[in-house]
Formats: sequence, structure tokens, C-alpha cells
Amino acid sequence: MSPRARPHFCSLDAAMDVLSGKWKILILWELREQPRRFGELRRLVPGISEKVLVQQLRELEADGVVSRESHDGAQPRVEYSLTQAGLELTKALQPLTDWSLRYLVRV
Amino acid sequence: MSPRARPHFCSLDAAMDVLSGKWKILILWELREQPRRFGELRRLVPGISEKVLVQQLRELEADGVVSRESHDGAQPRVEYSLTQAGLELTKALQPLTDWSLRYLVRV
DNA sequence: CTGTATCCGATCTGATACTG
DNA sequence: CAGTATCAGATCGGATACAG
Repeated sequence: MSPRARPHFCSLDAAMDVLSGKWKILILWELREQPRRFGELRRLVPGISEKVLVQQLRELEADGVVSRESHDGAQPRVEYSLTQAGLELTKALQPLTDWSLRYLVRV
Repeated sequence: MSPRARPHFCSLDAAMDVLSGKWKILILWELREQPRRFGELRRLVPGISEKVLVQQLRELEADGVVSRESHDGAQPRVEYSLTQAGLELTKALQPLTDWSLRYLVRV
């Protein structure tokens, strides 16, 4: 769950908490241009288990960066997308990506 | 240690790895304006154990964002400071802090 | 003062099987 | 299709004692 039990020492700490989780960055990345269905995300994030995918999506949703929309019919169909906050978050991460390219070299 | 065993999927992922650790953000914050001695950091980061402080400092050092300088005499004396990469990293985190203030409200 | 060495519990992640 | 349930393994962080 998020906010996780841990207290925050500063606002940056709180933001990091939103991103803490092995796959969250990748999930946000896959949602950056369009909504994705659960099954799509499972394919786009190779190696993640269903349990963990659901869990990380729930946390991102609880933190207000992802929204979940369920269109149900004969076949269940659920779409996940970035909220405004989520979109702004991906933008706020750009300098960090640049820093990484400059100083970490390795990818 | 860092880079930790985990493979990275993108450069942002690599940057997040540098910051992953319960106290690293706080340690970087305390080093942002001046070098600090081990004992100072222990006091400035309340609640951290010596073991974990050393560990996180070693990882930050391995990732090239913190440098350690040992001036030894009768009393051991060690100073930690930000490298150029570390300083740039703190700057790259500013938009994330702003995002947090705008969208998370809580601190 | 600046660390090491242990041990332990909490948390996180993964594999697998199953359900509406 | 979109999840839940369960169990196990790995990793992380914390407490404490001790050392150079």
C-alpha cells in the first residue's frame, strides 16, 4: 500500500516512495503515451508476475498517478492510464534521466 | 553494493537504483552544502544505525556521488562530501521535489 | 571516532495454481 | 481476461556487541 507505513523526512522522500517498487518506473513508462490493458502491461513488462503487477498498479493508483477504468462486458476489460499527476511526474523525472545518461553511462 | 545485482531496463532505472535505500536521499541532503564527518552524519540522520550508515555511504561512494576522505591521526577522522555527479544529482531531483509539493501535499 | 561482526525480523518479490 | 490465494525465497534494515 501507499503511502507506506514509513514516515517521510522531506517531500522528496514522499515522491521517492511513490516510485519505490521494482517495476513502477517501467509501468509508468509504458503508460506514458496511451492507456494500456492489464494483459498488455503484463506483456510489456516482461518478467513481472501477475501478483506483483496488480500490487504495483494498486499502489500507483492509491498514490494518484495511475487511474483504473473497468469496462465490463462478456470479457472483463480494464484500462490503466496516467492521471495528470502521473503525467507531470514523468516530466519531473526527465532531469534524472538526463543525469543518468551523463554520469552513469551504463544502461 | 551498487550497481546492485538487478539489471536495469532504462537509464532512469539506473538512477533510481543509486537512490534506493531508506536513508540515501537524507544523506545527500545533509551533504548538499558542506562535507560532513561520520559522526555528524550519524547525528544528522536520526535513527540510522552505524551499520546501515556505513553501508549506504559505501554504496553512494561506489556509485560515484559521494567521496570519502580519511585524515587519520591519533583520532580517526573521515569526511564525506558530494562529488560533482552528486551535486548534479541533487539538482536533477529538484523537479521531483516540486512535483511532490504540488501533488502529494503531505510531507 | 570510525567503523566490523552477528543475528534476527520485517518486507519485498516470485512461482504456481486457481477463480469469476 | 483480470485478477486472488498461498507459500517460499531473497533482500533489507535494525539492535547490539565489539575492534583498531
